Amino acid sequence: MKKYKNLCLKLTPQRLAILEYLEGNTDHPSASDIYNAVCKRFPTMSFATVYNTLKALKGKASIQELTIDPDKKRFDPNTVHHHHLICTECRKIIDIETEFELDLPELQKHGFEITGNHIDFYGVCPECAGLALQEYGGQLH
Amino acid sequence: MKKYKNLCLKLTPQRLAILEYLEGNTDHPSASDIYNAVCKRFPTMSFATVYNTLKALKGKASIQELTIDPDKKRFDPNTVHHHHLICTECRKIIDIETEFELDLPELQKHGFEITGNHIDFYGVCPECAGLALQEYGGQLH
DNA sequence: GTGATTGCAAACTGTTTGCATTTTG
DNA sequence: CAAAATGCAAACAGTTTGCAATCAC
Repeated sequence: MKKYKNLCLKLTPQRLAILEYLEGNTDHPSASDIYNAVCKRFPTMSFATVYNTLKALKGKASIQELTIDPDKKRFDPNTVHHHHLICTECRKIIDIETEFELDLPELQKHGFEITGNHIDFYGVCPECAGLALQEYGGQLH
Repeated sequence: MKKYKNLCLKLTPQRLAILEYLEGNTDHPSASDIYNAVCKRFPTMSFATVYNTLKALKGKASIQELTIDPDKKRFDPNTVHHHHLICTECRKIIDIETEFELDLPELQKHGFEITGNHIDFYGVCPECAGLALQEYGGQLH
């Protein structure tokens, strides 16, 4: 499989497994999500390798490190500009590819050279809203 | 000072010191920033007390926990809805109180009940841009 | 006086690093 | 075959917790 040749990274089996796990993945996995998934095929896999690979991929701008979860870093293989919709109950993260007009008034730029922006939308996902209803329903009896 | 009575928290001297440090603070300090600042007056201060107080204040919705710094939580005593401008070099964070029209198309809501949003603007602050220039200038000699 | 807070130490999570061994290109 | 990756363990930063002594109300 020559698919990942253009990354200019040494392609070890472990890295391939990580790359395949990330390919098209919209779960925004954490390092341990990745570790757990790839461990199934490589029981000797170590966190050092996961973090090492993630750092290498970040260096090639082929993944993004997300600062969205208060407890741990999450990683996103979707590198086109997009925003996120986050469930405040279960921390599920969904990609939003809609573009928004976000021009900061000159006065508000505080002399910064603006290079980008990112919107987090917050809400409660249908599953969590459903669960809340069920629990509430249960208490009514 | 009765200023903090309405918080309905037991007001120990340590808590008062933390509250005074946070009052009007726009630095978005981390727990250790707070610890270091309050330690000057209370050398016996412990992280347990800092975190305990922060948790209590968060419970009273009188501070916000920011998920903006990849390395640690930061805290914001500004509880009115606002956005942030972040220097990607030095991680300085500046409040942006401009309001933006951010209506997510129904199709993009994925069944979520949307409760809020937050924009992070990224850029390079004047100080960091200046430093980069200096360094570059230096190399030209 | 009672229930909450303090402060210390120990535990815990996520992440990073050093290093001998192995592997890729 | 050289330069880089692996995997283990140890180290590390930020955060949380258990608990006896203390303090606010």
